[in-house]
Amino acid sequence: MKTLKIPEATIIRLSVYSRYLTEVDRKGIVTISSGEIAEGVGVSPAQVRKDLAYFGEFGTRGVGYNVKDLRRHILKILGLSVDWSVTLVGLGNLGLALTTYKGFRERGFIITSIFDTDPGKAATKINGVDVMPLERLVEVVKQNRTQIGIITVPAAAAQDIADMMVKAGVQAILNFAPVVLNVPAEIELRNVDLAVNLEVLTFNIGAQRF
Amino acid sequence: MKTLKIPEATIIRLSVYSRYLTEVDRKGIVTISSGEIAEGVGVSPAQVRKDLAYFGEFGTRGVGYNVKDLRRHILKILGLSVDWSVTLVGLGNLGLALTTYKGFRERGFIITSIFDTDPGKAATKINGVDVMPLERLVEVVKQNRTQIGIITVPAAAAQDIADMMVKAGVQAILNFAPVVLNVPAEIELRNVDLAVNLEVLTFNIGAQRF
DNA sequence: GATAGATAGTGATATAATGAACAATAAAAA
DNA sequence: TTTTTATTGTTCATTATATCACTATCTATC
Repeated sequence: MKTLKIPEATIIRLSVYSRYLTEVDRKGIVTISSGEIAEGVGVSPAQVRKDLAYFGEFGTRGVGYNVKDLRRHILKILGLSVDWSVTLVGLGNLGLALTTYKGFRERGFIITSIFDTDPGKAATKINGVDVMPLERLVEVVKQNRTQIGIITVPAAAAQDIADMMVKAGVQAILNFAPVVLNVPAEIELRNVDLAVNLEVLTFNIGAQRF
Repeated sequence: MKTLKIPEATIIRLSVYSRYLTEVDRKGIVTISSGEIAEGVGVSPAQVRKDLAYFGEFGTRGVGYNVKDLRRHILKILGLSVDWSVTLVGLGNLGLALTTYKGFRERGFIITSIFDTDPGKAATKINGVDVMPLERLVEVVKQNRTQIGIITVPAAAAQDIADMMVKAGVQAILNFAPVVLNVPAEIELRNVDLAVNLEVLTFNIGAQRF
């Protein structure tokens, strides 16, 4: 049981590798080299091997990696060999987009409950999942043993929702509200700020100024 | 004209600082220290000063930073002192969510054209912007001198759209399709993979295994 | 069975990012 | 006017990450 620190960049790349391997596997290719993976996803071959080396030896020297095996190993590493129960709060346009996003279910993320303050919305059903009022969040999420929460409410409401999710026992939160949330250290928190992504682009476009 | 390399992490933090400063400014606070900013956004004070130091001296020793001034400086650095013309391709749920996302317009990102293959969609109007068929993409984007493209089409179609955007002269692409795109080196490309974000969380939840 | 060619795994090295410490300096107090 | 206090800007040390170059070893061929 090594307690080696794994860079987050490595995790992100593993996720990309697995996606690429799914594609390669679909084409019926059986074996692949680190160089070919590197080519396919835009990194160096050494990087691919280093990333995998954190977790074991998955290849055969002189030959390469078995596509199906490597894919399965990476999915296991990422925790995707089992399904995850996800709750989503905030059924605006973004929330609606995420509840119907096929990429989540494909990777084993099942949205098991949806919450919104709007009583009109809280009567509807999305993909067979009832939309419920916020008051029921803690109860339902606890009951379902939901591990992951997605926040797609306005910035001003996000901290309250995060608090409820923590109270309900989620282990991780994916936050789309453009605000810094405070959660206990044992809760995994990730922020996706859509505007920030555009701002990195505009900075880079104008970066010759510096 | 320094040609100093700026870490991308710095740019992302600057974006967060500016958001936080907007909030602080709204409360009428005039002066702020690096420590207070650090507290507000969850980084170290030294990190805040380091990030700013790449671009100049914006504070006063013994005093701190003027909130309005610093905010304006950062927005300038990020290229947000002017508006940007953005085109969005792929009016699914995610595309629809992004076209109506208020956070973009607030920061000066104006969606000036929308494209979709579906002839039904290509007759509608979102936020006063006509939805047009793909055939018109190159022409319209050129005409508008649109600098940024957002891709929200399925993975299989994404490369074609990217090619069209490049042909039409965009300088940067924000790609939401879960696929690695090939674009010329001079085009700024950023990928937002929603599933990857959840996968980093599930890895971290289960990370005690390593 | 020996040899050549290919490719994984890995230790050493280089680069980048972060953190800690401190000198410089402005404002407030004495 | 001098001293004290606060806080920036910057240097130096540390840590983290990526790259390079080498070794080990597998398969196929002679």
